Amino acid sequence: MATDSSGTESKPPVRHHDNYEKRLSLILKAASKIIARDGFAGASVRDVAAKGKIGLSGIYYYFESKDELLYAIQRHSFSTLVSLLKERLETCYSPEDKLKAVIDNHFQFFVKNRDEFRVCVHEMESLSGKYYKTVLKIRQEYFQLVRGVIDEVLRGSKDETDLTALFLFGSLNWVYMWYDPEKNYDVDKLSSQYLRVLLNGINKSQEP
Amino acid sequence: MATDSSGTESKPPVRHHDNYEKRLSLILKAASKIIARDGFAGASVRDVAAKGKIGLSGIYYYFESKDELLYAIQRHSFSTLVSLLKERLETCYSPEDKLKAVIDNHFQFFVKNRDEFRVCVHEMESLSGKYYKTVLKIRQEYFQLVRGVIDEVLRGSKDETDLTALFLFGSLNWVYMWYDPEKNYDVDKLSSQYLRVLLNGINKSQEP
DNA sequence: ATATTATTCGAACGAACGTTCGATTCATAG
DNA sequence: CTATGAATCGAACGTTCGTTCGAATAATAT
Repeated sequence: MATDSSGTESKPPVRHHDNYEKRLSLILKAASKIIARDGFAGASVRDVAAKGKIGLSGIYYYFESKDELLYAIQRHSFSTLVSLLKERLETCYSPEDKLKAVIDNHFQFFVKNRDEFRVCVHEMESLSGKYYKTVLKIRQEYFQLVRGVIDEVLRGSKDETDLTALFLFGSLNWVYMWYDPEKNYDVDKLSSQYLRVLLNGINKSQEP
Repeated sequence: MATDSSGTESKPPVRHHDNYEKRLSLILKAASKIIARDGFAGASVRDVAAKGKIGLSGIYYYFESKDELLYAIQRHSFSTLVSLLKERLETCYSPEDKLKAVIDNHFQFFVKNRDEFRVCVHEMESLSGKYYKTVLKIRQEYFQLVRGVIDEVLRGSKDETDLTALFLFGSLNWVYMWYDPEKNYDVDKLSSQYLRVLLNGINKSQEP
């Protein structure tokens, strides 16, 4: 009953030219830059087009709306983030190693994809309807993944898992507000420090 | 040489009617609600006017531009936050008490002024020029205040002060993304948990 | 009651927005 | 080379935006 992929109906097959995918990701990169700078509502499709070296109407050959542009950025970024984390977690054994993997992964994705990261964190609620739901699912998968790791680390006091997870996410996502690649530490040192602060707290040397 | 306040020139004194200030803060409240919901760029002055029970052009009797509207919200909120914290800190003696005051103060301001808090955190970079600089100064005063407290708590390892401060701010500011007054803990419990996570870390029970 | 001026409003402005469409250019298949 | 359709473009559409302005209203002082 469902429309078959190679069926009697509807779908005219599309043979793209060779540079199609490169153009597409070029537009996505441009859109990330503009939206990261001006916010989604403040960003104009015209600016994205200019930055992407394409005409205004050319954008609409690749995307059907401004919303789909944001959707594509968030969907792709979050999917990548989840995939990378899953990969890393497979080679970890102790809960602490897993937590380090989570922090490392998050930080490294941020450093390598600053604009996309910002668009994902800062424009979480700029989508609606179908687009929003789809991205939300991936985000929740990521959250549950991290939640599971924290659960393992905490063992005993599981009632603190949620708060700790939100605590961690907050501090991790806030990074785009202050991180300066020129001045700041290298990523490894940064994520190590983060892990230690989270694991040991800030007053290791406490009076009895 | 400077234009005197009660001088020979320029300023026609303005005698406001009785409800002037009430209207003004009513508009500010409405603007906070709309901007918190739609973002600054996405919010329209028309929506603010409707929510504030005033005509569109009426807004411009109280504020000279949309930017000044955002400026007024942020300036007032941050100033309040700083004042409240200064008051609280005066009655604290131990560094840990001060840190608790910081967290308490931040949380309670958030709960009592959700829209304003969100506008302050989420629209930090939506201002520019003079407006931006003025708000930045207050923000920095707040940051230095908190930094000082963390410095006292950390004593020994002062090189971690900055990172810890940013860590704390991140987790504190992220709260507006998940806090639900219907479901969530009361504020005191929440801030106590936050303080403990930050002070003791999450693996109090650590194997030697 | 009258004069004054603070306050509100309706209507309009030009600019910028997202999107559409027909024509045009370009790459590829035959 | 020619034909086909993918890719690009310029121009325009209708809407919504922030802001302005002169007229109308409401509150206060004398």
